[in-house]
Order: sequence, then C-alpha cells, then structure tokens
Amino acid sequence: MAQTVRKPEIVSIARRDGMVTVENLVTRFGVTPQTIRRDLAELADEGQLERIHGGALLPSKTTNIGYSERREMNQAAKVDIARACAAEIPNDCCVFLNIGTTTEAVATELLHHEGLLVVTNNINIATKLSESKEIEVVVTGGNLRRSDGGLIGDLAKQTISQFRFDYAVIGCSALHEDGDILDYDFLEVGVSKEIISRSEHVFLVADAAKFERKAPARIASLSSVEALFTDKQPPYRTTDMCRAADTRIVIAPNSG
Amino acid sequence: MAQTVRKPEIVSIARRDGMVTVENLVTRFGVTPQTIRRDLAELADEGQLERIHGGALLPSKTTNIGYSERREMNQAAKVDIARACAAEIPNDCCVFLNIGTTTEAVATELLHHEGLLVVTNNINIATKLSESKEIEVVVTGGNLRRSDGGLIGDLAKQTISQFRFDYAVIGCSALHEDGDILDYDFLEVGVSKEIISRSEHVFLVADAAKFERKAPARIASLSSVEALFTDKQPPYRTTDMCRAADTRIVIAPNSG
DNA sequence: GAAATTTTTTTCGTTTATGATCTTTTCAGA
DNA sequence: TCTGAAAAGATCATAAACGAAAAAAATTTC
Repeated sequence: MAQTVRKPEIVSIARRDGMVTVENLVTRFGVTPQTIRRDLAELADEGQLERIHGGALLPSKTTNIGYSERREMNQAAKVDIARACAAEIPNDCCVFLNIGTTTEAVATELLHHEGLLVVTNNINIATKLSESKEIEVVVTGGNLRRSDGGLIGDLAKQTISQFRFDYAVIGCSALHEDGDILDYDFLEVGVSKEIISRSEHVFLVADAAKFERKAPARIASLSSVEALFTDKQPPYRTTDMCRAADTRIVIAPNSG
Repeated sequence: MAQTVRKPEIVSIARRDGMVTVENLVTRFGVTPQTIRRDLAELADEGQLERIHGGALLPSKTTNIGYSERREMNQAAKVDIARACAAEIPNDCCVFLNIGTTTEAVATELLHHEGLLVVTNNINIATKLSESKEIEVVVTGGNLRRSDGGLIGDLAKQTISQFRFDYAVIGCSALHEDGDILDYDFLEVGVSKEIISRSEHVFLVADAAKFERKAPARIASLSSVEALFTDKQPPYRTTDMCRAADTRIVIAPNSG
C-alpha cells in the first residue's frame, strides 16, 4: 500500500540530504531492502534520482532546477526566513508579495494576520491566501508562467502601477557580493522595480544559497531595500555595504 | 446505511490525516471493503481524493478555490456540455473563459487543443490550463473572490478591454424564459458585457438547472450570443426566442 | 403493502505490492 | 590483482487489494 506514499517521501529526503541509503530507508519505512531497491530503481527510471551502489543521489545538476524542486530545497530555511519577515508586517495594511518560493513561504506565515490587503502576481500565493477570510487578495493580470505560477509581462506592471503599498516582499534569483539584487528573467525585473518604487517598506527575502548564485539581470541595489531577511550571515562585503546603506540584515533564527 | 453521510466524513478524515486506508474506513464505518472502495472511487472521480493502492490521498496539486460549497452538482451534465462546446472551438485562436463551474469544465476539455491563447478571470481555470504546454494563459487582474476563485472588479474589466477574442465562453447564474441571461453579482455583469462586446463568437454554457433559477442582474439577451450549450431542451418560449434571434441551441449528448 | 430503485454485500477472477531465494555484480582491503 | 562480503538484479511465491457482476438488503415510490 505504502509504495505510493513512499516514493515521493524518498525523493523529498533525497532533496533534503542530497542522498539516500538503502539501509536508512529500510529502517525508516520498515520494509525489506528489496522493496527499497525496487523503489529506487523505479525512481531512477523516472529520472528523479541517480542510482549508486548502496543508495541513490540527486541527479547531476546539468539540467536547470525546476520549480517543484526549488520549492523543496532549503525549505526549512525558507520557513524560518518567512517567519522573521512576516513578524515585521503589521495587521491592517497593504502588502505586495512577488513571485518566488520564499515569498510563497511568507504568504503562508501571513495567513493568521488580520485586515490585510495583499496584492500578488503569483497564482500560488493567491490560492494559498484564499484560505483566510481575514485577507483581501488582489491578483495582478499577466501572462501565466507555467514553471512557477508567476504572472509576468506588461499587464502585471500595469496593474501594479495603480497601487501604493505599505509593505512589499520581494525575492530574487541571486545576490551579488556588491549588493546587487539579481534575477534570471528580464521581464520580472521591470515588475520588481515598479514594486520597489511604490512601496513604503521593501523587504527582500533570500536564503543563503542566493549568495553563491549568479544571474544576469539587475533589479536594484540592496541600498534600495529596507531589510534583507536571510538565514546565514552574508559575505563581509555585503554586510559592510548594507551597513553603509542603512539596510538592516535580519538573520532568521533556526527553528528546526 | 448512509452513503451520503459516509462520503463527506471520509473526505474530512482525509483532510485531517492527509490520507485514508480502506482498512481503517472499514472498521470505522462497519461496512465491507467493497463499499469503501466504491466510495473512494466515486470521490476520486469527483476529484476530491486521489486513489492509491490500499486507500486514498488528498489530491496534492490542484487546489481548487471554493470547491467544497459548489459540490459536484450536475457535474456529469457539465462535462457533456463542456465537451460539446470545446468541440466547436478550433485550434490556434484566442479564447476567453469566464467565471463559472461549467466554464471550468470547458477548460478541462480544451486541454488537448493546440496553439490557444486563453484569457481568463478564473484562477481555477488558469491553474488547470497551466498543465498544457500548448496553451498560453493570460490572467486578468482583479479582486479574488474566495467562493469560486473568480477575479472581479474594475481591474478585471480593464484588462479585458485590452483584448479582442475569437471565442468567448461565458456562464450565468440563471436563464429567464424570455431569453435574459442573468447573474447574481452586479460586478460580474459589467465584465460579461465587456466580454460579449469584444468577441467574435460568444458561447453561453448553462446546464438545465439554470432554467429554474432566478437572479437579479441582467447580463444580456440570448440574442446576443451565437450559441447556447445545455443538456436538456429549454422551455418553449426560450426555444422560440432563440430561433427568432438566430441563436443556436446545442443539446449536449449524454455520455454517461 | 407491493413494486421499483438504490445501496450494500457476496463472490470470483485479476492485478499489485511485498518478501524470499538465488545468482551476479560491485567495491574495499589484502 | 585477487578475494570476500555487501549490494544488486532476476525470478518466483504469496497475500492483500482490486474491479466487475450478481445477489441480497434497504430504501423510496406509488
């Protein structure tokens, strides 16, 4: 019976730890090694894992990491960051939530706020927030990006330009040491810029992995946001830069 | 004894625990596994659960907004209507899909079309259509209505006014004998009117239950749509009215 | 209260998931 | 390079779960 539950669980453990061993999974699920091997073989066939002697690895990272994977990566850190960020957003105000897996986590943490008006260009966030009766949700128009549920393009920008926000929570693809906030997608950059220019308080949420990444399009400098919420100490140059620009850095406490 | 009591109960257990097993439900309700299996099969058909060997899971991905209230009223009829309607929409064109459970069914039937640009003010439809790589989805902006995932208000209308559609599929709350297309929500009426005025071909989808209902706000007359797709013969007056106005009535064949 | 309809149980052949057995492959240390 | 233990793969056995269809029970309808 459990096979259907077991296989996704195995994948998710692999995502978390980078690898799984047959032995661990045997004790974890209380089944025989044969069963685990069969699961791993099937998952390898599906391309979800790479089989090695004694266990399995995440498939080599040649292909771009998709959305569903990104969502699980570093999930614990994202929740911590989101919690810290949501704690600084008061009730009864107007908030923008941008595309991004970390901003989605912020949406979850905002579910118990009251009297919010949340504007978002992320369909997942809209769906998530519709659970709460205390939150009025406005969705921007735009072209739906299949990969992550983002609404992009001119329509999105146009909608945003009709608002002013008390708070904006934005994500990014990468953060350069120098303090440049970077993104893969040029279309998103325009949207992000518009958001920043229309918000009283701008919060950037970015897990530590973003310090290592690179991306081509520049959204803005860290100096134009009020606070950076992350899970580990950023590089020195970034810290210095933020101190000079009066940008707070909030290291979210690890709850796990 | 009471299938009607059991099925919602099963769903609520699943919501609580994330999954249910046939075995547990058998002891819980004191019925045979066969009965439980039938319940689960039906719930899976309705999309409320995902069937697995030995039990059922909550459907992970497709979180539909406002699902619980609307139920599966006339679902079979809606699918038939949707199929008939989708069959008249060609590939490679621009389609608008309005709010409504029947239009949601049309979206499902359109999943295997190619080269479509679909504009919608319904978040469930957007989510549904994002499954297909062959369909470009544009979402209108608007205030998210929790009850059904609709995007309403001025923003929606504003977005729509920037398009012209080859085909528009609209729903309604009620259909008066005289041929008036009616809705509960005044805000939606404005949107529907805008859609009608911007579309080459307008299709109205409405199951037979709509002939019995009443609603306060008038969207338009049946004479301003090209075809009405329904599941049963409408009242005589309506039929006559359509004949005079050159509005086709398509009675969807019952597939079930 | 009988007939018609719905719901549940029973029955049975089929499929699926898991475990057991055996042979082959892999890998680390001599 | 050789060797032996651990791991893997193939094959088979089994028990549980499944779907279909008929029979039985419960209900609704007239």
